[in-house]
Amino acid sequence: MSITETQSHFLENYDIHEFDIPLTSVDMTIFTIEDDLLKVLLVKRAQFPAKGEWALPGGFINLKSDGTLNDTVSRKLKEKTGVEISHLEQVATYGSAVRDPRGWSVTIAYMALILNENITLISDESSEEVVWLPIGDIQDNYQLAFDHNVILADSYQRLKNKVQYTSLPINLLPQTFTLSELQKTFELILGYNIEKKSFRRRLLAAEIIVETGEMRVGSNRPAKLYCAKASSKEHFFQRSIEGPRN
Amino acid sequence: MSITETQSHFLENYDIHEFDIPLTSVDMTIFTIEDDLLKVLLVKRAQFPAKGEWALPGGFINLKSDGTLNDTVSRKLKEKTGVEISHLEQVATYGSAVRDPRGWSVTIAYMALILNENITLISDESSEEVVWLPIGDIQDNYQLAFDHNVILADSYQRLKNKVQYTSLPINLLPQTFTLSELQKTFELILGYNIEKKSFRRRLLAAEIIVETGEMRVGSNRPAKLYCAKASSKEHFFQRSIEGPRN
DNA sequence: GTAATAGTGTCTATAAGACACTATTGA
DNA sequence: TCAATAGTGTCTTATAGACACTATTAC
Repeated sequence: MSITETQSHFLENYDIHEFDIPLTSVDMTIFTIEDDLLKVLLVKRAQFPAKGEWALPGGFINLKSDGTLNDTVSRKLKEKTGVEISHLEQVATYGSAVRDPRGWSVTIAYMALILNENITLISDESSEEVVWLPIGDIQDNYQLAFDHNVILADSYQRLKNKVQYTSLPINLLPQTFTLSELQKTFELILGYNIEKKSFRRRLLAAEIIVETGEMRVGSNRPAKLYCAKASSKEHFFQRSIEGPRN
Repeated sequence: MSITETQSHFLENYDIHEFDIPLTSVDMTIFTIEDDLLKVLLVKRAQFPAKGEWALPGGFINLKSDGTLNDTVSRKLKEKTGVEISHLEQVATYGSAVRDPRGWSVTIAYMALILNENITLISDESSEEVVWLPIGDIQDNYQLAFDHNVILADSYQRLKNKVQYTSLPINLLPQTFTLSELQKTFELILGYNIEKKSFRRRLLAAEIIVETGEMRVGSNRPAKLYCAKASSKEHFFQRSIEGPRN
């Protein structure tokens, strides 16, 4: 009997239900900008456990239809927001005997950035309400289900860190935007103001955005419109934004 | 009936085995320095699946004895190396229907740094051999089990990235070390040489190491010995090492 | 004109790389 | 003295922050 035949035999007799394995799910921190505020999508849970509590959206892997973890997350994102996401990345995985009352559980946490435009939030049987809330409000006033306050804090920290050395905030803006709008987005996430000249020099030197030739006309001097090069939604700068000196 | 009583009722009737959930494991890329080479610990699998193939060490969560994922990883590390690790961090989580022949599986990958001193590698019923192999050798010549070549590559990339802006390599050296030894360790990981003056300026300015007062005597001019401040095994520098200019 | 926002010129500050130099040991 | 490694002095380069300045629009 060859090794391969023996392995086939092993697999035929293998039953996952004989083993103690943890519950495994995914959770998402979905960020967007609305009314000049960084907001996060929360759902009010319609099912046990933690029924009636606010939580990050998430759910279980569908072993039949999901080929990979990314499929699971994309499916969940679409169920709640109905739109494609601009940016998605894994943040961390949390596992312990006590984080879920059902028993040992593991959750893989993702962070997503989406453009808030023409989005209709979708409730379903798992969530009786779906809302965008400002990140500051949540951190100050909301007790989320499970360990979701920790997951949210870690995801926000990841976002803030990456905004210092990448071009990620481009994913929160529409196809075309002005440099002032982009700077404002960076500032909203970082929580402090950036020097205008430094910001423009940095973005233009990186050659990750191109002028469209159009202008945004407002009540004042019109501003050049730019769009991001396809490859530049996550450009890594060589140096970080340092913030104001004292 | 209150919400809480209803939730208790829900939990009493909850049976995890009714649901399709993935196999969930942890895998580790354990780095050390030996003979001026960056090496990784590999095991030859003694059990199906992938029996007889080289793989990263790992295993399943023990739902009874492990309180958290970190407990699982610490336990596994100790099983193989018998020593405490200097640095441990999560790298990423991999999940798909096809990565393990037993079915849908998720693995949480960790990267560890350990000091190679007085370590006796330990084989057990799950691994017939346990060895340190140079990272370059593995990447060039070894077909690892499952998706472990990818996990290894991602972990090594994470290590290289962090070495550019943190003090992580301190974790690969003994209690006391010279600046030249530390620089050599940085260089082995990065794969290129660092300018000596820049390196020393950077490390000393950060105030993360202190002179012990002792000297390392060799065949040449003796070198000052330093030890790391307790809090400085993972110092984040403001700027990255940039590498040679052209 | 003024207010408001877009956009620039140019200085300083910080920390990295380059590279030649000096220092201290063993043999 | 020489080879080898430890350690320094100092110049250049790159890019960030500061801040005052000019430019263009609506009113």
